[in-house]
Amino acid sequence: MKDFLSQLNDSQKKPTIHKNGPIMVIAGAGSGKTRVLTYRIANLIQSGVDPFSILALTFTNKAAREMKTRIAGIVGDSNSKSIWMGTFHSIFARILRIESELLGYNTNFTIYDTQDSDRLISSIIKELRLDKELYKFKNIRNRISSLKNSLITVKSYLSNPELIQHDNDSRRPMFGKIYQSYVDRCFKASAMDFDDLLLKTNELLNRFPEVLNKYQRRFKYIHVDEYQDTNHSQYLIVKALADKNENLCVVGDDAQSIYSFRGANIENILSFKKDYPESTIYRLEQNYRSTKNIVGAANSVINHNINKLEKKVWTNNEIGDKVNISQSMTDSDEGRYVASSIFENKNNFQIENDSFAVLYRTNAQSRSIEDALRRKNIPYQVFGGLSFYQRKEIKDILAYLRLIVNPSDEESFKRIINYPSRGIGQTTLDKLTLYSNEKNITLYEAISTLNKNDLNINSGTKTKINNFLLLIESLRLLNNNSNAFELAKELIKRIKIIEMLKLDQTQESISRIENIEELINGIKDFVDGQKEIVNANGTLAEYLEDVALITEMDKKVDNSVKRVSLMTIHLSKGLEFNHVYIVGVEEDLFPSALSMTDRSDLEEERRLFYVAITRAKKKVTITYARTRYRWGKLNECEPSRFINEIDEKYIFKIAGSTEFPKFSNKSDSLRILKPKRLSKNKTLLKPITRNNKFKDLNEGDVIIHNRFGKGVVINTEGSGVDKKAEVDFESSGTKKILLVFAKYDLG
DNA sequence: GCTCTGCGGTTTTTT
DNA sequence: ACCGCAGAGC
Repeated sequence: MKDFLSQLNDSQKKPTIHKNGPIMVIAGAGSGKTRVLTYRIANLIQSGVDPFSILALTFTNKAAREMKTRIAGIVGDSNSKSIWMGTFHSIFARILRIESELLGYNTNFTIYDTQDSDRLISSIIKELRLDKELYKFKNIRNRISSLKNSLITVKSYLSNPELIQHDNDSRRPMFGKIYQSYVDRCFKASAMDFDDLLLKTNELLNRFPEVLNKYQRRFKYIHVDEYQDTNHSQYLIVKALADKNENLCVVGDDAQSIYSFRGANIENILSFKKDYPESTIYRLEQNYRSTKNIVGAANSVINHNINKLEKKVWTNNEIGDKVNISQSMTDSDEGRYVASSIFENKNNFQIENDSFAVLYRTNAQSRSIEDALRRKNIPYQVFGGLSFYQRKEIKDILAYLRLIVNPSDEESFKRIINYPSRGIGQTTLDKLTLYSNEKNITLYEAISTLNKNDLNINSGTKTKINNFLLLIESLRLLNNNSNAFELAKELIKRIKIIEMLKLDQTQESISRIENIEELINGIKDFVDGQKEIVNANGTLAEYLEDVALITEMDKKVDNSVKRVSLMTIHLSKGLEFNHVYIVGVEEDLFPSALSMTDRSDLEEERRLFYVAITRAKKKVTITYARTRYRWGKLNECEPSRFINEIDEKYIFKIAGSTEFPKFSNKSDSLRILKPKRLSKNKTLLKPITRNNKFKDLNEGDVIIHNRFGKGVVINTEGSGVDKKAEVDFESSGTKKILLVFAKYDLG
């Protein structure tokens, strides 16, 4: 397969064969940047570059895997496997484990996830007896995270009067103390949070010139995908590593920068030329993914941004369908509209489920869509939200596994010292914490030396603690000669967790048992998979590393059935689907209410909308609802300003419609009409106003409400479409419902 | 030390 | 509307 270059257009070919020196590829949506990256790397290997000297940083592990597979098709499996390709976090975690001693860490350091960090910060706030109203752990965590991503350590914080002033002004003078304590405790626990994986890599490369030199020599060719979403910390790592050879290739699209909230700095892409004056800039502007209507609609939206690099994305593809815009009365109507539309399309045009994606701004929106798809028996797959690995029972098991590998891991220790319940309560834990802080030892060391010290813990409790210690110690011993699967199975057996959960026969505990079984199966899969990798043994440590840095897009999907994909727009970045539904396109939701006061925040929301539109190959449908449940309350909504920003000529108009939505932002042409029929098809779409012929209710009637269950009508007011009923629901109390909207049956 | 209840945060996005 | 947590009471 030598002629792969012939599959590229001229502008793709140039960066692909540009071998030495820094280059930046500005790649419009759907312009084939993955193709350029893969062919470029394949080309390097074919020209004799050692695959071990190629580093490629991607945004998800899935992207890395797919690229590796494609490269393998050209230069063979073993070449492809030798490339250092993965996310920033996973590649540098790997390097940090190798070099951990230099930084004073154990090679088995734990990676704290956000929840671990939150819990640790909460306990520090509590131990310092600070007002938790003033010191909200989430605020503190975000501030620590952004400081770390700017490479501001505790020491540099404490010597920076401006930063300290900022916290004094926010009435949090003790922030520095918390930051200090957080960092100390993480270190003591031999734990790194996500930001540490980047911060400590920087520290490693800065403090140890010989280490920097080693990796500079190793990584002769460096690639960064989605460069627009790198933060300062990542930027500095790349800069340091590329400094020697300057064989750096970054690929990105400023119009798709959507991660500034986690420190991504669009300046990295805008100032590339300044950092590398010798660099060549290439542009990929031909879109191969989408129809003319979609590309045109997307361009017209992004043109409303002021801060952007000039580029002209165009396509030779067919004109295609116009963007369809649909109004619904409620969020559940919106769900039904989407489900019906998918259903019609599937049946009328024999389209597979996996050609459809439903994209939304927030995870909470998936629910109404899921309900509607389930009612129509359309298989779907939700990405993101509360992930499998964040579920309590899974985190508990993982806490055991983490403690076995790293007994210093404080957060894991606290999670499981009394789970399953073994009679070691808060009082004992408080004593242990106090003692371990005094002696500057870990909690695990504290219980290991329990018998030699007087801790004012009664002998009964001491026995229980010793039993726990024995359990962990024996599993640690077992871990020396077992793989992750064998160990996890033995753990489940010894802590009798399944037996305990079986005791209460609730749906919840049944599903917990199933989840634990799924976890064990997953570990088995992992161990089997590791057998095929050189230098891997399927150990527990390997498994934990994998699990800690798993991304939402990496989770296994059930491929036995093709499914509609549901995900946030953020997660959809880099993906493509024939048919894309963008739902909840309403003011305050998209753009988010929190983004409206700041021009740059609003522009990021607009880029997000641009990303959403450009995921589609054939057809985009945008929906919004006039009312929506948020925080359990019914809210009135207005269509998003972004809808008005799409050039009229790309939007689908339906003749004869009489109902117009009201636009508060006074658009000069009301062009968004209520679609009633699907073009020439006789198929009537789901009625937009549901329940026109609602069942009339009167005092004393018993109803079964879709959302609230069984209830009795106490009284009614109004008439016709304005008629409301006050209903006393058995499970949720008294509520007033508008009959036109309410969904219920007479009970 | 355990269990129940009421309260507060959640819903902007994620490694 | 729902979850997790802290505090009160046992």
